[in-house]
Amino acid sequence: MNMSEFSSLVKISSHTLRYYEKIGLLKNVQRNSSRHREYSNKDLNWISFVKRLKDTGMPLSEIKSYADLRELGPSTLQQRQELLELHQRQLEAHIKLQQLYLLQLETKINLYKQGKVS
Amino acid sequence: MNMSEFSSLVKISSHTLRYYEKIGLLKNVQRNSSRHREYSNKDLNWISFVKRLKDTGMPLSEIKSYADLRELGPSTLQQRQELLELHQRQLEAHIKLQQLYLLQLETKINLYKQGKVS
DNA sequence: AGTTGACTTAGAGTGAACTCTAAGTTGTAC
DNA sequence: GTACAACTTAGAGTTCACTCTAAGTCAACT
Repeated sequence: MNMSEFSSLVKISSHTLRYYEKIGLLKNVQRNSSRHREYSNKDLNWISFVKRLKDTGMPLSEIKSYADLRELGPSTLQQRQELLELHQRQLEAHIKLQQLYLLQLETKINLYKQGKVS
Repeated sequence: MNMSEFSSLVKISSHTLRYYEKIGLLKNVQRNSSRHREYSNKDLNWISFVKRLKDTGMPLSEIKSYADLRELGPSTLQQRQELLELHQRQLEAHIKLQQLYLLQLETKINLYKQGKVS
């Protein structure tokens, strides 16, 4: 599929997609006869995964590390797994903290509801 | 308490504390005889609250809005409550989404554990 | 043949939130 | 009285993740 189709499918602007390619998050995108990008389903799956990593707070530099390991092939499987497991633990911690903050926010809002704030 | 004591207590650098004051997040900080800042317990409570809002993803510009409403006194109580309730709903949505992403990450990690990724 | 519109590139610009620098002041220790 | 550390200011610089611009290419339509 072409740029605009892919862009609206993954909900990432064409500018950003080119940027991701430039920094090495997205590799070996095929080109058609007029040098335009031709995205595959593999690109779709990969960029969806990248997007979820990003949306769970992983910096692009770390996603890049994962992408680089992935390109090196099966010898990096363990490193990739460890990277994801570390991220998993960080995400669990993040969620727990956010849940605590939510409770504290609810407490604060209750003070407002009881007219105990000025 | 002075800058360095307050800074280490709230775990925000002195640079950032001055920056927060400059953009209006922290108002009316007292000064001692040599024009140095003298932070109070009220400042401590306020900045802790600000920090939690920030750590739950509220942009500084919105925290500033809350701070401005707060300075206007009791007439803004309802607006402040609404602002916090909106933030509460956003935080709930954020947590739910992160929990979904965590499940998807766990699924991915399981593929690694089962040797189903290359 | 000419216009349109989607693409291409390199590189410049943006906004958020800091983070640091330079130059100066003040209170305490030797 | 002078060295020192901790503060002060205005303003410059940094990082991250985009976001946009300018100039050009290419295929399809009128």
